[in-house]
Amino acid sequence: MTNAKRGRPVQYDREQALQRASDLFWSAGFAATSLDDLSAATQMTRPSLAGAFGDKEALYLAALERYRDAGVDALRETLSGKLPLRTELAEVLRKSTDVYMATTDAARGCLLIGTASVEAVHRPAVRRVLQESLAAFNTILEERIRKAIADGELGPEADAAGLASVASAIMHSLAVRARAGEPREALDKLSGAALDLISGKMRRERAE
Amino acid sequence: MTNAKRGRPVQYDREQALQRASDLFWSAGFAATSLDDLSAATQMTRPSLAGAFGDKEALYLAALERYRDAGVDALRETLSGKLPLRTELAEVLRKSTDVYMATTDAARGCLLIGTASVEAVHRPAVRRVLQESLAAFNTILEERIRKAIADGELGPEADAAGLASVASAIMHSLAVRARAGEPREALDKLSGAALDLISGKMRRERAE
DNA sequence: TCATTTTTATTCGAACTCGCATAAAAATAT
DNA sequence: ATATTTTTATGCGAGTTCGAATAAAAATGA
Repeated sequence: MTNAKRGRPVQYDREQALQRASDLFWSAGFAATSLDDLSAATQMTRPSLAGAFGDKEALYLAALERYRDAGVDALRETLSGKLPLRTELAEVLRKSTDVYMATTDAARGCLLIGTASVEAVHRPAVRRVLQESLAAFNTILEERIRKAIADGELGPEADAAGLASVASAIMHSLAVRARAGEPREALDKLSGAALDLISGKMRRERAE
Repeated sequence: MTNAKRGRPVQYDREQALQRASDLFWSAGFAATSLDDLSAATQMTRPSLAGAFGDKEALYLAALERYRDAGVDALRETLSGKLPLRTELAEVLRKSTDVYMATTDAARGCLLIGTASVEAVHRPAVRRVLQESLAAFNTILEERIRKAIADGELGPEADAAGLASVASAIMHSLAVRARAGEPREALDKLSGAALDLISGKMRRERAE
């Protein structure tokens, strides 16, 4: 048994191709992105794309999952628990907004919320990934809030699940508004108001 | 000068056609809805569609504006100011969720947030309608909250613009989550948590 | 060297999309 | 009645889209 693979070796970098495909999907959405567009951007021929990822929907799903995993990692890192809850939440919203408005031209918001939502109705696989992704983000927020309650940052009567769902909602709204073209100041204003509201529940914290 | 129009009279009902076109756009989105689909649903031939509405994007924009106008009317009516703020806000969220989950099969969420967001990046006209629509809803919420401050339902230090943007955010999130397939209970839980949070700012109200 | 395996390159074909052009239909004006 | 006007109906044609089929290229194994 030899270690080396038989046959012609692949010329593409799967991760890089996924990154470039994601960029196209992110700005134009699934339906408006053609396989020719994807082929050109990834510099892979269509048969290579099919061999590597399957059909267009499978490639899209792979892009969504990769994006979600990166987001989950980033969120976990920011909500490490080393800093006060309000500080860490403010950082989450700030970093999210940075991502949503990262492009020089029209802002793209969130890949999941901005492009998977449309497809979710008629594509159960997309709907599943979208729902699971929203749940994953929400769970991380909820765990952090639970820790804040345990640490006494929030009163024991605080509703961790409820607060987490509101915090998630702010992120969803940031994603939508960014894609709608709202200016950075408007998004920051929303973040600030939400933090004030949530930290109104907090004990004597003077953070941020 | 006679009153009657020359030529063959139109056989279609413009409003009804717009309603049916909206239904298609609402579930499949702009890009995945073909002119043939629209022609079949409206029972208008493609030349008639073009004559009545212009090209596909113009028809889509007309559908968006009609949807927005209906939403603005409904929101204004619910936020009439006759009932306590919390009660009226609860009604807004409940009615919105009803609309977002109205279908028997997969929920469609909000036509604007669920389908216009994707197109907004590459279609400035869609982006403009989306942004103006979000602003219109937000303004109505803000005016109602301002009235609550004037009435003493909220303290004079309350941030009307901030609270309105948070309330808007809840609606955005309801729209996204509905389309992601979340169950009604989850949406109601978010609404309840948001109302609790906002009404934490309220003076001695025991509404809803 | 030659066969085998796997990827890459090119091409095809069937279906669809959309705007436009042309013909038919239905009303009013003279 | 006949002409004029406007809408509706049908169909054409150029361009896309996407999957699959086939041929060429690049590696290993014998």
